[in-house]
Amino acid sequence: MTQVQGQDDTQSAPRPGAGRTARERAREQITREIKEEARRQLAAEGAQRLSLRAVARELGMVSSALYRYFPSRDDLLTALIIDAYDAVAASAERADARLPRAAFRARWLACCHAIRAWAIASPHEYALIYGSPVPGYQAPQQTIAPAARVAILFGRVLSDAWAAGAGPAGSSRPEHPGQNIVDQNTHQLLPGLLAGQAAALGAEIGPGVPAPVIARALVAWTQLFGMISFELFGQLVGSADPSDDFFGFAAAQLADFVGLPQ
Amino acid sequence: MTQVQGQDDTQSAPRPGAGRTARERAREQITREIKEEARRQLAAEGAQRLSLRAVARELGMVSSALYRYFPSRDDLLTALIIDAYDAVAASAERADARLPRAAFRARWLACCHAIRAWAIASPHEYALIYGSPVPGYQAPQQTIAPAARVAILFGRVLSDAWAAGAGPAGSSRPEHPGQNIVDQNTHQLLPGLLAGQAAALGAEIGPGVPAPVIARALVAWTQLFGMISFELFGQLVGSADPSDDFFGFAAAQLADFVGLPQ
DNA sequence: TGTACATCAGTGAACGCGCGTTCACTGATGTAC
DNA sequence: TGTACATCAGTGAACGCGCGTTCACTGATGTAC
Repeated sequence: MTQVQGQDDTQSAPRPGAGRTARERAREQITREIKEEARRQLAAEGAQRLSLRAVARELGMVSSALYRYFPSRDDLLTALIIDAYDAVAASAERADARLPRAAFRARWLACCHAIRAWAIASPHEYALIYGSPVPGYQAPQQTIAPAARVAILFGRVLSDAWAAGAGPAGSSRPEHPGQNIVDQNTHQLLPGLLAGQAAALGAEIGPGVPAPVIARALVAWTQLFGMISFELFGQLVGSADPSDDFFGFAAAQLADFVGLPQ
Repeated sequence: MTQVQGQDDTQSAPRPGAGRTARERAREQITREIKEEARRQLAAEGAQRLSLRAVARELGMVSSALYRYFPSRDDLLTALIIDAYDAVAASAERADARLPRAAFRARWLACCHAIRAWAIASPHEYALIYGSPVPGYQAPQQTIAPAARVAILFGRVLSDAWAAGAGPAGSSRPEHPGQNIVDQNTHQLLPGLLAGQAAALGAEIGPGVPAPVIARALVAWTQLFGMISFELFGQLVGSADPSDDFFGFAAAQLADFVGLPQ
């Protein structure tokens, strides 16, 4: 009948698929609860320690019951990975959306800081997606799209900047070749395969942005996560710790580097 | 008696502590074999899969026998971590030593490439020291010194460059403040705590190098390992893969960035 | 509107696995006199 | 140089643990007529 039953209508906002059966709603609810508990354990112990049995125990279920919801532990992990990618991306996107569209440098910096803040708040989720791979786990294709969201966001900022003419147009006198960042942005030769890779990537995520700038953005992208990983994984202890100022400094350098000067 | 026994004198180079007892030599030998087998399993399976029982099995011993050599699994891990730090550092130092002392930029680049090459050849060892921390494992203080060797090496290259006057002395006209790398090297203000951190670090590993350059080297350092991690952990698949040219490009940018122009 | 059947969530027991670590022991190696 | 004792490497059994996954089952929910 696909009817509306007069049960515990959760007083949340009107759900899209309203004409759902009680069973379907229960299933969604429990799937959500499983993921939440798994995320809790992930946050507390790390991915390697995440166990189906512990999740079931905590939910008051028997471990085999979870198999109604996730065919295996790896599938649960996959769901968490997707959620984590979505969470970082969402927090960066929120930070970006708060700023005026034309504040390119500020947007770039805000994204960097939002990502770092998320990582510090969720170190194990960060490690799950940007740390060493979980042994024996092979990331399926479903993770590709959410993983790309952050890259797409950075691409959009650059794209907006270039579309608005905020690129290096004004100041492109190559006086110190190979040394002046802004000059380099458009006049640089990219070695070997990188030229094609940057062009292809630019076409996807940064239309209108010159390939050398895309290449630099790629560098900046690895830099950003390298820095966050070093901070979270303890490599900065003894040198740049606490790391806030170091991070701010580096992020500013990166903004310069990709051609978004002050 | 601490005498020299007429046993199987391994025909290796004359050992330093020659007057050692047979037992002592056997102990060293077996300790070495345990570490080698453990390293083999680490390379094949990753740190999380490393098990004392498997190591013992492979060596034809009973698992409890390993406890004569390592008081626990964590101590074996610690030994492997130290070896890994020593291995990266040694390979970078070798690359550095092959070049003329005054070829500062080439030395810097050679170190970067040597580290990447080592990482690609030993991905699990790399992950052990630069990846997400092994859950439940707390790195002891013995690992600090070997971990610092790579940083010290980069510091030495910079220190040599500055001592030789290869720093930005020649070209320091701040025409495009905040944009020209070389000019920035000495004229940049470091934010907040970073100034002190960079100064302290410089005093340790880069005497004579201005603090802003040390700060930039710190950025470069995180960049280098960020890039390698991204490559090894599969984050570059679909964008800059294969990554050789990308790496070469980024390394060159980094050399510029720390004030070692062509 | 009421009944007969199909679907599906959750149970409880079990399989088979591998792990780190402890402990009392045997027998070989080293040491003191 | 020879003997008595101390040290230490390696054995084998055991403890106690937690895990992922399968399977036959019960009972509630949903559906077709």
